[in-house]
Amino acid sequence: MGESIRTPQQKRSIDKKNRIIEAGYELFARDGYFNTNTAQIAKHAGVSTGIVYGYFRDKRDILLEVLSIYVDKAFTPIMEIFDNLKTPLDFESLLSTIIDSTIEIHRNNASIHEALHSLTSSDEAVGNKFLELEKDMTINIVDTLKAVGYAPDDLYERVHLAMEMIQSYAHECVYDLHDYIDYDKMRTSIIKVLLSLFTD
Amino acid sequence: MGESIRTPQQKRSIDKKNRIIEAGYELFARDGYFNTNTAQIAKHAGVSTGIVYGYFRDKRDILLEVLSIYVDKAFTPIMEIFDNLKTPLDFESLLSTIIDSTIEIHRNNASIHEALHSLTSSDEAVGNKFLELEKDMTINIVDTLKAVGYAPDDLYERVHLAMEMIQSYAHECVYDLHDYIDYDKMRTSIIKVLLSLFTD
Amino acid sequence: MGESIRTPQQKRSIDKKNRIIEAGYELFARDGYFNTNTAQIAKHAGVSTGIVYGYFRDKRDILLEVLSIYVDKAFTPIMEIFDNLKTPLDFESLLSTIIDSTIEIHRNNASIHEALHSLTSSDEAVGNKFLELEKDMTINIVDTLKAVGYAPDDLYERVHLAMEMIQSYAHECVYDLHDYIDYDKMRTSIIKVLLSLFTD
Amino acid sequence: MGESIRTPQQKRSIDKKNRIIEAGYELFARDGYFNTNTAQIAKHAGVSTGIVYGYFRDKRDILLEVLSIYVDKAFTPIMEIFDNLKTPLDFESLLSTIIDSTIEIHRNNASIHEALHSLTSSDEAVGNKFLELEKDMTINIVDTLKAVGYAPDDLYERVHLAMEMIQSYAHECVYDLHDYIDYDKMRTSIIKVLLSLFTD
DNA sequence: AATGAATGAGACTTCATTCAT
DNA sequence: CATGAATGAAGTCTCATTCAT
Repeated sequence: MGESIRTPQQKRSIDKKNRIIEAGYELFARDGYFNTNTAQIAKHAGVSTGIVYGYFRDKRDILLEVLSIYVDKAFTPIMEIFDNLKTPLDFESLLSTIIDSTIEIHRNNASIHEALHSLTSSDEAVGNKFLELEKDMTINIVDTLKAVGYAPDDLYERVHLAMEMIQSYAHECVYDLHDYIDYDKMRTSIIKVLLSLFTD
Repeated sequence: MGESIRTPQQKRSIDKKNRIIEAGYELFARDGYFNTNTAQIAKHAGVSTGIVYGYFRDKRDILLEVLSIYVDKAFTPIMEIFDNLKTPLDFESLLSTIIDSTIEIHRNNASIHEALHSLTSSDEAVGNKFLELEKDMTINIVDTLKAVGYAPDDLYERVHLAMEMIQSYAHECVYDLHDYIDYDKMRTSIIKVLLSLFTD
Repeated sequence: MGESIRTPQQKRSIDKKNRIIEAGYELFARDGYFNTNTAQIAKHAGVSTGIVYGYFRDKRDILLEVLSIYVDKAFTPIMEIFDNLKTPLDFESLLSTIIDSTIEIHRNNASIHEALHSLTSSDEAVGNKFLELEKDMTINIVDTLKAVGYAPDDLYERVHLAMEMIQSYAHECVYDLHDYIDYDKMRTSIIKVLLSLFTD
Repeated sequence: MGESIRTPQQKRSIDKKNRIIEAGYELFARDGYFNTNTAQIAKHAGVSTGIVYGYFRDKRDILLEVLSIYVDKAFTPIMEIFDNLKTPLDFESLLSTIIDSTIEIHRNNASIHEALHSLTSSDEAVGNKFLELEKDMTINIVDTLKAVGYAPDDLYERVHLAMEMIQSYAHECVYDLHDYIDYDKMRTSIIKVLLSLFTD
């Protein structure tokens, strides 16, 4: 009855908890959440099955921690770009920076993104976390743009749209999914389109 | 090892196979692939558990058929628009038609789309089918546009990009995910952007 | 989700369900509920672990069925004595018959009684079933006695008391627990006491 | 295999051992033996899990100590009544005193009694301890009665019987189990019956 | 071709006990 | 003596698939 999930204080324990999260991260990314079992996570982390339940309520709890870490990884680099924004705005170079960064994020995290995002439909908390991520990014970007004096009426919509385009481009780019697509040409198209989007 | 997955010839059997696929479709859409078991599918289809394995190699085989049907449903309406394309091209009204149609498709199939698409990362065949769908649509649209005399250098890229934007818009629109987004305003933005994309 | 617990219709299946109950009965009686696991029950019944969950919701559900059967076994013989009650009442021979019958019941079911009764404190449903058993017996006996014209003011109390004495005597008698007790002498004492109880 | 269950000498250690027993007592009473785990006991006692095995061989060993304490609690008050017995015997008031005392014991210890007694069937040592308790009480009472000059032939049987009736009455009385029973009326019946039992 | 009972591997989780510190 | 993290065997239950009828 409400027996305690360990909140590790000591260095060794923190390492162990992190090793479990790391193992979850890797296995979920490689095989997906449903194709990974707790025994595999424990083994991959080099711990016993039992201790997993010392640090996590259940398997899903590991998922949530993995998700949390992923969200940070995905969020931070883009936000840093906006934190260091220089005026006057040079949209074209800003876009280029963002696209590069997004591609880089995808390159490093594509598998886990897929594995986690695929749970959106069957796990509400996961879905909400992704929504929250999108929302936070959009609002942050909108606020930053407003702060530098760019404030058209439909800014939320434009930013959101731009983010989705860039993300979906980065995703395809990393996986090089379609042989009929020249991703460099596509990049040019996207930048052109986005410039037109942010130009009244 | 007498492999003997039935290819049903008689009317009753065809019905039965289709009923199973239909049941899979509905249950996967409602509960997701991993939360649906074969007994439920059989029951929902009004057949015995055993006979499911008369028509399908395994559970995944049902998935593949469901996927096939979904792909048709998603593909056909858009293709019909292009089959009936009238010259001279009126891009703006064409876009509007496509957006409406895509939203309509999403409205009717959002759940199954999510359920199936979430398997993309863990099941290669599913992933490939989605890629194929995108490819077929892109190529088809490109061919049609070329046939009516619209043939810029980077047409594949533009079409692909446009498709993704529209799909992602339709998805969000149907689920109404973000309270900070005004989906009508967004629609206006998208149309504007896409017009600029297809205008040299 | 509410997948169905089989209610077996066919002869073979009924046998199988009963074999599982029987196995539960024997193992619970021998080793106790907590020291018996589902695998053992399945093995003892000669079935697979899986099918146990085809017939029963969970392990406790087996317990409840075992309990139900035990209650019938314990209830029926005593009730039959009262169904065949002859007037005028000969209390002494009636008591003797009841005591013999109760001892007989205990001889055949002492272990399962202990195993089940020991769950009274940790499982409310089990506790209630035992209460119900006592209540039913008491009320039935009271009604029968009233029907033959024996109706003192505190009949419920007297009957209940008598039942408990007889049961506790039968229990000890069967186990021959105390070497310092002569169970024949004790029987005489009990009969004497009970006669005085039912004599105004 | 240096067996080394500590027999604590120092004051602090004795406290610690007692605190563990006390914790076991409370948790077994509240949740039952099988629903209590050693971590809970340790936590409740304010000690570490590990040290529990410094003072006790295993979980069952705690049980045995708890049982021992319970037996004392249940035994002592009744024995005191007999230690202070005054001649000439006034059976009626003696009975009344004993019944009150037994009810009081039950009121304070009903939960732990249930929890421990329920183990009778699956743990021989526990069973024997309860038998021993009954035996000690019976013999003690018999000896005391003989000492004051009451020595019928079947005294053991009568005393044992009386004890059981009173205990079972006290149990029901405390739990107020049966709505069809008036426990005051029942008390009168019992006293009447017991008087007749001890009157030749 | 059809049924649905049956199988059994394997998933998740708990907990008495041990052990490094 | 003491800690509490760690172990891993064992328990409950699920479900894709098979098989007797």
